[in-house]
Amino acid sequence: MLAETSARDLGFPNAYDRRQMSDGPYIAESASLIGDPARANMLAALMDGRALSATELGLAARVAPSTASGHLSKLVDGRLLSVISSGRHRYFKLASPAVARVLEELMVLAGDGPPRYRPKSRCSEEMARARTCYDHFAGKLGVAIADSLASRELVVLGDDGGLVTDAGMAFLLELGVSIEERKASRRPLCRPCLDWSERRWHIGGGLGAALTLRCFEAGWTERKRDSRAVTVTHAGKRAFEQLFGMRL
Amino acid sequence: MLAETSARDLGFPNAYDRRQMSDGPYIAESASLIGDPARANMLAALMDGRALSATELGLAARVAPSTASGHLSKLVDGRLLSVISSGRHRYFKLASPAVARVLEELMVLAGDGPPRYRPKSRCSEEMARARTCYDHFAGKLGVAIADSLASRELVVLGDDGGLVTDAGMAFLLELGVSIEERKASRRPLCRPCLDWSERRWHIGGGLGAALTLRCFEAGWTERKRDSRAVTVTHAGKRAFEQLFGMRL
DNA sequence: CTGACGTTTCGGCGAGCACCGAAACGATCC
DNA sequence: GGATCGTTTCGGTGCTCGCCGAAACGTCAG
Repeated sequence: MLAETSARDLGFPNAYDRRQMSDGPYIAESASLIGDPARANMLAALMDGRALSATELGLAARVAPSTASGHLSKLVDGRLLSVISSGRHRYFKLASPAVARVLEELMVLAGDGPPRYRPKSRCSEEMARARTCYDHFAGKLGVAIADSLASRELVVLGDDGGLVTDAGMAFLLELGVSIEERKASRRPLCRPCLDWSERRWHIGGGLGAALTLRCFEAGWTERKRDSRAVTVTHAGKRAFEQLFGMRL
Repeated sequence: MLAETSARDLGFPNAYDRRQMSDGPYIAESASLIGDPARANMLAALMDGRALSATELGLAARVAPSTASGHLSKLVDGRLLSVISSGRHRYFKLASPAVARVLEELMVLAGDGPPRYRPKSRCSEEMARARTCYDHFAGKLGVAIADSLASRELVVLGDDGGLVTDAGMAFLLELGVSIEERKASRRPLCRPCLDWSERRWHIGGGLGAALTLRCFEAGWTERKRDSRAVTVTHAGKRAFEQLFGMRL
């Protein structure tokens, strides 16, 4: 059945040629931007959702400032980054949550396949314990929060995506997490996000972002300098034990 | 606050350098594989989950057989494709649903941003009407099925992920969709999948796959030759009208 | 065995691109 | 105004990698 295809169309345009006009080149454009190691390092450094300057991103990628500038121009042109100018600085951030999703999925892919060579522990101990994933918690902390909320049926994660129950809404309201305006947004409220260190789901989407924002505002968590890693403060430990019944 | 960073670490390893040891190079490896137009065309051609031979993929990418062979070796090495040998043919398919997810997310990214130049209609009329997305329905058909199931609360999609209700389970059982064994799998049962043509959610995950498989088995839908496009048969039109209350 | 076909390997060609340093530009601070 | 700093542009260098055609390998058919 396959011989027929090749015999019929030998050297002539066929159905597969038409597909060339399809998606391939478009995804290649974005993918090749991510595909350069220097640019990938920059993007990875921006995965926490913050905006960084060109110099900082150059250091992250270990390239000269001029090289970094060139890469950043391409990433902005390719709509993977957006830029805001402030004085003599220019701050770059991921253009959209969709970009973060692609990167996160790529990390899952990179983490796949067991026997592959992988130098030392790719992720540091503290990164595995608690970090931000674009704009929500990941690592053991993120998974623990997700487990806690799920076990009390404040959210339902099941095997399949996530939902916030009515009780969950009440809980969040009481916690001071503003979730109402997020429901209007097109962004999924409670997207499950596969954790590359824990290999389990944690809570992303608008809910994950709001909850995480609240934890920083309340002083329960703090960002480690120049890293996606997160530390839980003393107040945070108390709060998390009371709210989520977890010990850290 | 930033000047401090650069002054302190001028020319020396700093926190950002350490991040180089992090995820960047790993995601770059996969991304650069996808980033070549020829390889991207091959991957796009495999998005329907079928396995194709090296020659077919060469035609899809418009490259010589020898070139195609080289690309395919790299994709297999990079764990994006898996290969099964059969006689003098070798058939290639996507290595995992995770690969399909990355590609799908990249398509969403490529579809982002409005004013960008885009020749003609990127997707043909028939592709927009009904197609497969790796292993489940997408396009108007996929969205219509999702809407129907949601409106009758057989699944709950909300803004946020998806869940199958008890009534939904009963419905699927009656339909002859074998869903039980899929619950055991680690694959999400009802992952919402953003549709790049409709810009709305349709149903992916194990449920989407099982439902789609059932439709093909029942003869309600048929694959267009050499394409991801799908046609609905006469029997299918009747069935879909009865089951989902839709007219096509 | 012999010929046909799908696939892979090899050698060579050419283009694209990442990299850097030097210099220019613009904003800020003294 | 002048010095400093963050950022960008420009020119030049080197390497990688995609591409093809020719030839080799293995399988299948007669």
